[in-house]
Amino acid sequence: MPGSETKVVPRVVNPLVLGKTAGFLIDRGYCMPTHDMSVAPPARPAEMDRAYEPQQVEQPLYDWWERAGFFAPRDDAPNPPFVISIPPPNVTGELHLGHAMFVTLEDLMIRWRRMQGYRALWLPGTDHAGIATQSQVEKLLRSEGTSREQVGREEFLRRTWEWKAKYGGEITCQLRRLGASCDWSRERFTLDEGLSRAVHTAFKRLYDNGLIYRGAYLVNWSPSLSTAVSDLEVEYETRNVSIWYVRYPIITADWDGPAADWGSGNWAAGATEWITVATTRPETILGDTAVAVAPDDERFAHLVGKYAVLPALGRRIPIITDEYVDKEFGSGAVKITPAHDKNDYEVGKRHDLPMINIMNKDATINAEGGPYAGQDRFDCRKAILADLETEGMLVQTAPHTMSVGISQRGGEVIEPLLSEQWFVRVKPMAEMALAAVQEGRTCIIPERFEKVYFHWLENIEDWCISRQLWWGHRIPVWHMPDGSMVAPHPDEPLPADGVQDPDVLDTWFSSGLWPFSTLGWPEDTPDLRTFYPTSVMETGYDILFFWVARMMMMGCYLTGVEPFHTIYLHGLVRDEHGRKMSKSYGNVVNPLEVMDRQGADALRFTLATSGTPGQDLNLNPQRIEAARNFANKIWNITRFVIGKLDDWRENRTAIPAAVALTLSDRWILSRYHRLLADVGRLMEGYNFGEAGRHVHDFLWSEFADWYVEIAKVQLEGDAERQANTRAILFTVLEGALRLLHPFMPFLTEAAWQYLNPASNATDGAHHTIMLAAYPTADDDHDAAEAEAAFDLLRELIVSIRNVRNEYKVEAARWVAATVVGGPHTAMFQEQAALISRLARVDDAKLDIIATLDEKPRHVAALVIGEIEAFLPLAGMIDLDVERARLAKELETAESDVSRRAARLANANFVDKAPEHVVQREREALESARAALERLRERLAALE
RNA sequence: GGGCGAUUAGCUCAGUUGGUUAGAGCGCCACGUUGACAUCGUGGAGGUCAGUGGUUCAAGUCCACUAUCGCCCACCA
Repeated sequence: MPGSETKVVPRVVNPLVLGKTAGFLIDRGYCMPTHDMSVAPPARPAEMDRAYEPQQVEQPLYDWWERAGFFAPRDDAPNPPFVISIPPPNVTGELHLGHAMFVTLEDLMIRWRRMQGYRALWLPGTDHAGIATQSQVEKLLRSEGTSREQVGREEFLRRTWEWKAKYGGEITCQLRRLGASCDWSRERFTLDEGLSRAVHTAFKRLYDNGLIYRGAYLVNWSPSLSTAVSDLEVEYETRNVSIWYVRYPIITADWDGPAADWGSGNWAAGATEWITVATTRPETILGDTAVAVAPDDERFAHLVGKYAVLPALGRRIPIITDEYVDKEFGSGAVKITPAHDKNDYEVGKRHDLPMINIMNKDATINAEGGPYAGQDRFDCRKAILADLETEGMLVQTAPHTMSVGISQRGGEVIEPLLSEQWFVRVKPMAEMALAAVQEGRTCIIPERFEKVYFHWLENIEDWCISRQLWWGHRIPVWHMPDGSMVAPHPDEPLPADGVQDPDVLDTWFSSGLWPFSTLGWPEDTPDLRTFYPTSVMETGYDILFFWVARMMMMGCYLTGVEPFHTIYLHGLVRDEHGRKMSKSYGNVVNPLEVMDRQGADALRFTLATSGTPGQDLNLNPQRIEAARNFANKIWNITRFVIGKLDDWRENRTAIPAAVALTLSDRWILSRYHRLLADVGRLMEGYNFGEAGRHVHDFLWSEFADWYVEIAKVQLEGDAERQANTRAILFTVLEGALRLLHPFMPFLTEAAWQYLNPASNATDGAHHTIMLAAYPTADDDHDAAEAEAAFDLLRELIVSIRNVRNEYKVEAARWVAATVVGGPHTAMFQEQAALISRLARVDDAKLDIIATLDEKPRHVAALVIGEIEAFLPLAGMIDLDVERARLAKELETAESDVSRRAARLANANFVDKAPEHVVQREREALESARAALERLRERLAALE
């Protein structure tokens, strides 16, 4: 690949998916080198809609972002690169929640780092997915009445590429719908030219270094797919099966083998000694080449060295001893089938036993099976059991539980089969991958997965990389007429008289190179120099071994550096009750439908905030609903703020020093900056969910519920007060939108565009929230006293509302109130307008005084620490109700006082607890005592 | 056979290094169209943080054991 430019593979426009996602397809075929700020954002109605309509907003915004090149890393970014390689979805894939999960988290990180000024690159692509894709095309051929064998390899590959061209773009369109800010100009496919070259180069290097070998070994065979698969592609399932005890006759001085035909019932007539073996797979008897017993098992000692006769075939097989045999299990004697069982294979090698393969590629019995040749493995099992019965050799049938290997792809029982395959000797690579994590060059989040990773790599076995498929990277080895093998370098000419190996590589072989092959490796490209090693590998923990560990091994070995510094593993998405989503169960949630209904942001926010790192997530539809409502809430906050800004945006005023601000102003600014600090800390610690929840709670419970309501009052004040309020409304909302942008990209951009109309731009550029700076906290706004005072004010207001509610005062009615503020009197007097408006107290009838000698009677009273308030709810006070209410409060106050007093009476607490904790406890006790005293007075006054 | 995770309100989940009275959403009860929002507002009810023991002035949080559920790894015929 040429050095200075990035090769762009033109995107294929798929006519079948035009419709819903049509607007997301941008077939430009060239790379945007920089962001183009002259591209205008989509047109929008002058007035904001009454409700947030994601369907109207998302597609045009994405289109704009992509067209303007905002997804590409900018060369002039002030901070270093931040790179994520996408976990490439299968080209055959259809968007599911697993995709939605990784897109949410990775896009969140990328957008966040991009806003922080990092040179953020999220490199997308797709995987050719050998088996999955080949199966799709085979299905297609079947429907045409033909097969891959009939059309031949070349035609089959042509058809598969055709299929890929037609459907391969679908999944990337669907990723776009989620808002994925991938740099599509760098999109890759595992079978494209550059990556194929990387695969070839990697193979060649491993081959030359002796890490790839070929040989006949026992492999996991998937009969329906007719290919070998790796150990990882076998899933074990506990099943209740039968275990059969079968006795083999022994050759003795009196008996020299069967005289009658197999099946006659007299086959073993005359035999005097027997040895009984136990098996769960009777058909493998046909491949037995020995019977093994434990070396110290006296029961069988007299048989060792003798020969048993194999049922049906009459083969004489030796009785041997081997440490592998467990005396306690089964009959104590084990039939040894070296070509069809992993343990038996080892025993066979130790004793130099013949290895007889009794099966064809489709798991039917071959000629070695004698009378059973041609039968399917399970038919043969039934047949041979019946015959054993006939011959009186089936001693016992017992129920048994065992774990059965199932083909992850094919779904049928895996058959251990002896066959010629290619392997990678992984130990040397595994050691490098282990060291990278052990030495902290790469860390895994959550940390507990490090143990899993270590355990797997420490016990790793060689990796079977050859597949008997056609769709994939063909093994770059040529078999020569003289029987030798040649593995040419990609630049070398192909051996003229050689024949290329027919097998292809395991899909995970090419995936293992993904973080660097996508950047141009093995060439020394600018992209590789700039963006490798990558930053974070984010993916589900279910592919830790399949993919992550292999990238670590390949990356460390081939590039000499660990391919990423952080591995972030997310959990699996389950249904609302923790069940795995499955089509047969009918509990599958389709992300496309969710987005159609509630918008991409609602889905993203739910996925990001519903759980905790590395933990499985139970997706509750009500949470998506809540997230949708949150989006609408933000939309309407924005609508309100814009409506109140008037011409402030054209003539912006700064937020003045704290002395010129109201208590509420100082409170919200202090809370806002505390939020910025918290979110910053949480994001840096990969606690994205907690960060999102913080923003949510702040925006809804503090900004909307309180400051926005207060702003309505402050905007009735003088010009200066109004300007300050507008400045704060704008600043806090605009900042919170930026804070939330990585979580809810569409909504925040849409709202932000209204807040910052392009017509305002002085530089003629169209700005995007995507490239606005991520907000950071400023200590100057820290106002702990303002927060404390505001809390008191808020508590007073809530208490008044509470009393009003209890006495069923109509919401619209203005009431009278007397507030006895004690040391806080001045503060309450200053906030009288807020108390009046927010608690609906008639300002003409709101008395705020420091002390009150004569306590009123027949009023509702409320007590907050040393503060009291009285509501003379004329004619509504029921003394019994009031007495009960106060008595209940008194009870809690009493327990509060006694608990705190006891704590402070404990010398150990006062001595050992930190000073601020003790101090806080003292203040709380004082306040509780004051409240208790007031409550007693009030109760007394009711007598 | 090893290893890991979970157990907190009716449901689904948070709870950063131990530190006031354990939080949210949904659901529930009562009230409410006051000009941003009924996809909403106001107030409220609801939890011995699975159990037992320990460490500590202080435990949902740390330690040990137990129970239940789930997952991963492992060659038992």
